[in-house]
Amino acid sequence: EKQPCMPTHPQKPLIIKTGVQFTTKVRLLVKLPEVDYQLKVKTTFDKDLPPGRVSRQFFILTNNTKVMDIEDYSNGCLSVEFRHLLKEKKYINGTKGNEGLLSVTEELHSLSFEACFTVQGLTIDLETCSLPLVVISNVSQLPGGWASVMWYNLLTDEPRNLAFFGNPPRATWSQLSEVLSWQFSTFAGRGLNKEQLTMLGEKLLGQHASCNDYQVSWSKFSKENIPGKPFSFWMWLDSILELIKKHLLPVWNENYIMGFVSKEMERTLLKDREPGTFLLRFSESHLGGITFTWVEHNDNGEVKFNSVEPYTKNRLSALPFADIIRDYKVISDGVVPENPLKFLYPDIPKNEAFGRLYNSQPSKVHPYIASTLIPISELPNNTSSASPSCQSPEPPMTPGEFDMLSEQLCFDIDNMSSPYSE
Amino acid sequence: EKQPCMPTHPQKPLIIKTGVQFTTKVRLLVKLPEVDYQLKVKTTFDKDLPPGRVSRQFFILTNNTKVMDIEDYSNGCLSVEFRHLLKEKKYINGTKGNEGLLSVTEELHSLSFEACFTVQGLTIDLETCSLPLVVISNVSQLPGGWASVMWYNLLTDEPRNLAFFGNPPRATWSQLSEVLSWQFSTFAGRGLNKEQLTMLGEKLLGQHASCNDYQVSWSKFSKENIPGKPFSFWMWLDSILELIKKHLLPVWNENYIMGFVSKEMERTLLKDREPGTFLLRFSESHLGGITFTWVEHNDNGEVKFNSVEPYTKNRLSALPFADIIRDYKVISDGVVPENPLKFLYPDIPKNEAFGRLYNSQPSKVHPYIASTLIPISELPNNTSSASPSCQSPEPPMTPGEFDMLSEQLCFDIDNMSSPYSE
DNA sequence: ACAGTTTCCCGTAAATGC
DNA sequence: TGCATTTACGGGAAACTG
Repeated sequence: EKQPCMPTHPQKPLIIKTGVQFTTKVRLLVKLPEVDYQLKVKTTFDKDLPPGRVSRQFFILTNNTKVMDIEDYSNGCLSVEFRHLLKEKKYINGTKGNEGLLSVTEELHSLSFEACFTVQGLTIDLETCSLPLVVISNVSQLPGGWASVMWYNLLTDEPRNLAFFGNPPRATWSQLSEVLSWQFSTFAGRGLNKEQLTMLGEKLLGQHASCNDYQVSWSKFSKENIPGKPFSFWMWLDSILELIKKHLLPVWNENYIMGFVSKEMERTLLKDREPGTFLLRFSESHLGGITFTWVEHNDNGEVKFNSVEPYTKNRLSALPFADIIRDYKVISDGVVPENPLKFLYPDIPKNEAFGRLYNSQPSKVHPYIASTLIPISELPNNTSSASPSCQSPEPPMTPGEFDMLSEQLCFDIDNMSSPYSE
Repeated sequence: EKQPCMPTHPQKPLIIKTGVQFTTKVRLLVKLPEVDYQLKVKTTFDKDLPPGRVSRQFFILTNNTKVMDIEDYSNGCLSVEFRHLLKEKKYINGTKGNEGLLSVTEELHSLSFEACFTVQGLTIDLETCSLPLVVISNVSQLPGGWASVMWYNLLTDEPRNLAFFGNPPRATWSQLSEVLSWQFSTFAGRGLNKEQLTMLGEKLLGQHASCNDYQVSWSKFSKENIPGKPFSFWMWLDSILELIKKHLLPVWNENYIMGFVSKEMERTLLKDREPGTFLLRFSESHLGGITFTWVEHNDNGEVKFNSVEPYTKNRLSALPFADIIRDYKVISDGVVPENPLKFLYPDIPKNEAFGRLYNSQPSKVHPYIASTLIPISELPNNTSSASPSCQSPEPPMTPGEFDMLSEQLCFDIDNMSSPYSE
């Protein structure tokens, strides 16, 4: 009869961070025959939780009781919106319930909402309850928490199976790939195409990916590390999603980022192309990195591939990616630097593709010469930059006369002591 | 008899930020003849404050009572260390005490510590109290708060004149310049020399600076804006101090930053120097910026000065300043770019001065070509970069097939509603 | 020693108050 | 409306805790 709406991280519902406010809304879907008194709703966190089920316990710090109100003029429903704050209970006497088996982001919780009223002598109890929730304490746990929310909602219709991750079911690749693409379309505005999903499938499953019924375990999806890498499949994929959201949105939405291509496929695609043809690919070795690979011909006519060191969020926040592509230069032993990027695969002239996305630069702070950063790769051929021998330089300026003044001052801020006692 | 030490921001004592823990320490300086019971100390914020004196009221959220302990084995003093947290009282019924006259960073507060014990039938009350404190709610108020702490402690020896900023005294330039230099030596490791202080004095006082007895008002120092600028003298100076602390420490400590030089002086110094001689100067027009100015000769032999657009913390966190100096290039109309910086004023070869401070770059992530950002200025001569007409590019890649999938999914995370009702 | 987890708190952005 | 001040909270790092 009542319908709860769920808490919200920016775009990530069903995940609650302790100490950060979240809102919930409860609506009464039946119309009550004139209730002339106030209908109170009470929120409880983890009501009726079987003891020992979870290792952490939480409570609602803010008001947990509120009176329902008429929602709006059109439907006349009663509803109430809470603004809650969650805090962890300090484990009284050392014992955390359920030890160790599950990670915090696999531990499921719930919010309950209750109301009670009497009508014509009849007492009616209303109660409803949220979908399973994940409680985190730091945004660094958000990717893990979101993986849990996705897995749960993908694989069960049960409204409240809090033991789900005690023995989580597998997902077929067909189910999972759909959700992954949906992540990209929801959070980055464009989903994944067949080729991109195939690459992801092979990465996760090896050659079985061709078979859509092949199953992926929860562990493989988000818990165990990719062989040889210090992160799991989902951590890797989510880091890319974050990179797109913050730094690559227009380029991604124009479909200029092939992104998920194996290195073999990359070479196959580029090898017969015009020299200077490049494509954009996400790093598989580091979290949240993007690189470009271009093809060129050696002096002896051989095909050669180059990739830059992947750009990560730090670099991209100093310089937008489109500008990097525009300005990238390779300098080889003192020769006039050259931008090797000419055509976006398959054959779009670079400026035709990215022209609209460049940032107009010259800032014109008047007395000054405008300056910008440009990305550059220096190819080693000879040692052109003679590194100077490290003679200790003499300080050229007049020596400061005030360096040692602090003792003369009447207060001693450095030591935090007050000046008038001792 | 007891001596309180004061709360502490990173290096900034006497400033407390609400919601952030601070520590205080109280020591008993007399040795008590065998006190065999526990000596309790109680902390009170703004004890005995004349009502209406301050506009905001605060209270200590954490434990305010603690038992003294023997400090260490050498001196046997009793002492106690508190870890406090301050919170603002919500003004009951709208009335804030003292309205508007003072800004929050001019409002002075205090912490009191009390203890009481009986010895040989004699009851003794001990009480001590901190120097005036400034309470802020955000680090953005730290510079203003620190200005107050400096001004107070520079100009009065009174231990507790909380009305100080009702009518703050002036400082002589001789006093003030000493404190300013001391700020730099304390927080950046090197103070200010005579030339730098002269420039600051002229900036603050005009030509009166030559007279050390000339007085500076509190308002001029930190409240009113520099004519034509949207910030006060101290805000400007503090922004530079922060810039040094975070991005220029080694360069500053090597005394390579002249920093505070008027543009006239700059030209006087550089005009007779070797072309390519440069000096480093802080921006006077923007907060927290540093620029370099170099001298060169025109084709017709005229002396010419150039300055880059000042680097601020954002740029400097993408690229360390020493590397900027090493790599800076001017590109003029397609010609091979050139680094115009040759000698640090007066005549130190650039690499001799900065060689040790360069960051060794090549990162060697193996399959990739290393890449770095370099700072570049493009001088307009002709229009060399033909901006492409913005034809809307055709998307070249296979169109995504999954873009519109989200409706088919069984849960609707985007709307935050639960999937199983409605 | 260490990994998983939480706490701490700066610094930016948004909200609030005046 | 604009300015002063506070709140909110992401994100990096330190502290905690088994």
